[in-house]
Amino acid sequence: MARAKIQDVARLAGVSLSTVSAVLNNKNVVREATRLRVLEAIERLHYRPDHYARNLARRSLRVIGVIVSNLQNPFFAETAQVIENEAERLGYAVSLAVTNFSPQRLRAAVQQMLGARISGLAIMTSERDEMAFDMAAQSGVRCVYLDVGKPGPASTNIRVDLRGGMMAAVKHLIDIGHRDLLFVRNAPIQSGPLLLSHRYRDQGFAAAVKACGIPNLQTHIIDVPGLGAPAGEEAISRALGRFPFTAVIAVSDIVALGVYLGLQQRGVRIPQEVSVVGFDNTNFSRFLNPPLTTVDIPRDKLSRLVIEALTLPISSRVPRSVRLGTHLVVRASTASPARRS
Amino acid sequence: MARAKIQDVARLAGVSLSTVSAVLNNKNVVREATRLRVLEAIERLHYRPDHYARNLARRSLRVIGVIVSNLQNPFFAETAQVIENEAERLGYAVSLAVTNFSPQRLRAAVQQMLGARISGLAIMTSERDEMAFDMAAQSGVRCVYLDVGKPGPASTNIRVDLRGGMMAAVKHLIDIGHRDLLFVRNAPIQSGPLLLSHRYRDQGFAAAVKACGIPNLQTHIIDVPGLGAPAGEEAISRALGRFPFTAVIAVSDIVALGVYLGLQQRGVRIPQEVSVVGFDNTNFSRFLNPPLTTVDIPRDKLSRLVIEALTLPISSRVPRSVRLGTHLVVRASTASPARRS
DNA sequence: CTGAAAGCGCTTACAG
DNA sequence: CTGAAAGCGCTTACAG
Repeated sequence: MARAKIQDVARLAGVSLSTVSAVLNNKNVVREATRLRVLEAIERLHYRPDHYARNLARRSLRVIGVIVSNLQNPFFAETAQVIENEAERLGYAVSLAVTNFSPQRLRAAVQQMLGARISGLAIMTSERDEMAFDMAAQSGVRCVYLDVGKPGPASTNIRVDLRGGMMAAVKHLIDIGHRDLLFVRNAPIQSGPLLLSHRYRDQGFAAAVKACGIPNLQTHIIDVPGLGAPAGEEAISRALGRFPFTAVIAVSDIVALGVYLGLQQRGVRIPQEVSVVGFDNTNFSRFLNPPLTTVDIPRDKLSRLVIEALTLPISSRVPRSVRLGTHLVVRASTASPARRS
Repeated sequence: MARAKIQDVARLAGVSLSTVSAVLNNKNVVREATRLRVLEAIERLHYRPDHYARNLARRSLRVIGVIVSNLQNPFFAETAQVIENEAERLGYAVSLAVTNFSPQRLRAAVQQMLGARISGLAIMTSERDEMAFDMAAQSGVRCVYLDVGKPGPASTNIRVDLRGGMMAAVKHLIDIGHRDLLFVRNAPIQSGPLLLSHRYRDQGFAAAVKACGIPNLQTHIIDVPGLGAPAGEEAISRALGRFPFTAVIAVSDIVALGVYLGLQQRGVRIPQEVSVVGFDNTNFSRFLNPPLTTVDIPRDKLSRLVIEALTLPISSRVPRSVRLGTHLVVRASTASPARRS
C-alpha cells in the first residue's frame, strides 16, 4: 500500500487540498467540524506529510544545524543537548551531525546542512577544515564557531576563554605550593595537527607559567595520541619515574579520568601525592573520587549565545565575536604538595 | 543574492540540466572534460543541491532514523554514535532525535521521521508511547525497538537480557557473601510510569533473589525521582542509617556514580564496607575509583543487530525478536563483606 | 552526451 | 471556506 498523500486525505474528508493544508499548518481558518473531519481522515489513512515536499514548498524553515566532533565526550553531548532544548523552545528544529574528528566528515556535514537550507549553523568541533569553513562563510548562512572558524559578516566566533581558564588552573597549583607541573595533552586524530582548542589551552599554560614568574618552576608536557581516557592513562605510565611532578593538568576531564586511573593503579594518592586538574567540568567530574578540580565552561550560557546569534532577525548585524568566561572549580583533587621529608 | 540552482550551473557550464544532475550523482556517463567544467561552475556559484528537492524527486533515500532518550547518559550517546558509524559505512545517512524522556517528544520525533521517508527506524528510548509505536508499526517502515515497543510484521524487538544481567549481579554478590542488598532505582520523569527497561531489571532482581533461595537474605528497594547521578546520591542519603546493607545495586552506571559520591562523602569505603554494582558498562565505569563492577550491554553487537534488521532486503522477513546477551564485568567495587566484629 | 518534459507532494496566493 | 493553478528545485526516463 502506497503512502497516502494530501489528495487522498482531501478526498476522504470531502474537502479541498487547501483545507487539509490549512489544518496541517494550524491555520485558524477552518471550521471546527471540518477540522475534525480532516483529522479523522488523516488518522484513518495514517497520513504523514512528506517532509521533503513540505520543505521544498515552504519559504522559511526554522532549522538549526549543529555539528559536534564526538558524542562520547560528555562535553559535546551536553552542549548538543542543551542547544537542542533551547532551540526547541523557540520553535526551531535541530539537525545534529557528528564528525568523529574527521575533517572530511565535517565538510560533508556542512554541505549537507547547507543543502538543507538551515537558517543557522553551529560548528562545535575541535577539528577544523578550511574548505568546510569557506563553504559555510560563502553560503551567507549564520554561523557560530567554537573558537575555531572563519570571520565573516554572518559569522560569530565564540571565544571561550580557555587561556584564562588554564591560567587560573596553573595559578591555583602554584599558589598552593606546586613547583613541578605535568601537562597532559592528547591528539584525537593520529596524523592531524594539534586541535586549535588544545592550542589555546597550551598558550594559557605557557602564559600562566610565564606570568607567575616563579624561578624554580619545572614544567613537563606530555603528548599522547588517541581519544580520551586511555590517553591519560598512557601519559601517566610514560611520565611516572621519568621526571618528578606533584601536579597534573589534563587537557580535558576525559583525559583526567585516565590520569586518575593511571595514578591510582600505581598506588599514587590524589591529592596527597599528586594533585590533578581537569578541563571542561563535565557532569561526571564532581562524582569522581576525589571530586575533580576542573575548569568550567558554562554550557547553559554557551548554548544561549549560540541560539541568540543564530536566531537574530535577518536585518541585524551579528556580533563578530563574543567572549565566554571560564572559571576554575576547586574540588578535592588538588592540595598542597607533601613536604619533602 | 539568491541561492544558485541547478539551472544556473547548467547555464554557466554550457551544458544541460541532465548533465549537471549526472555529475552530482556520480554517474559515469559524463566525459571528464565536461565533468570538470560542471564542477568548476558549481564551485564558482557555491551551488549546493537543495536537500528537499532532491529527496522529493528521488525514489529511495537510504536514511535511518535513530531516536534516543538522552545524550547525557553515555549509554545512549555511545549507542547512537556506534549506530551512526556503522550506518555510514553502509552508505546510509542517520537522522538523530532526542526525546529527553518525553513521550510527547517521542511521538513528534516518530511523526517527523516517518514524514522523512526513512527506510528504517531505531527507537532506543527508555520511555514508551503507545501512539508513537502505533504510528511506527502502521507505517510499514522497518523498526527496531530496544526492549519496549510493538510487535509487528516489520518490527524487530531487541531483547536485551537485562534480567539475566541483573541475576548475574545479584548472584555475584550473594556468592561472595552479601546478605543485605540495596537496590537503587530512579525514575527520570516525575509523573511517568516506571520505565520498561527498569522493570526488566526489577524482575531480574526479584527473580535472582528468589532463585538463590537464601533464607536470611534481606533486600531493600529505594526509588528516587530524577535523572542520573544526583538520584543515586539522594538514595544513599535516604538509605544510610535507616536500614543495613552491605551491597548496592544501581539501576544504571550513572546512578552508581551518585551512589559512589553518597557513600564516599559519608566516609563509607567501597568495597570494604559496601560493595557497589552498576548497570550498562558505560565508558567511564572502569575509570572510577574503585573501578565499577557492572553489567555490560555490548554496544557494538547491539548496533550491528540494529543495522542488520533495518537494512535487510525489502523482500525478506525481519526477525520478530533477537536476543542480546549481557554479562557481568567484575571489577574492584565488589568484595566480600567485612565480618561483623 | 543533450534537451524538453513529466513528476515528486506539498504550500500559497487568488478568484470565487 | 473552496478549487484550480503555479511553483518549490530537483531526478529520471525518453527521444534524439
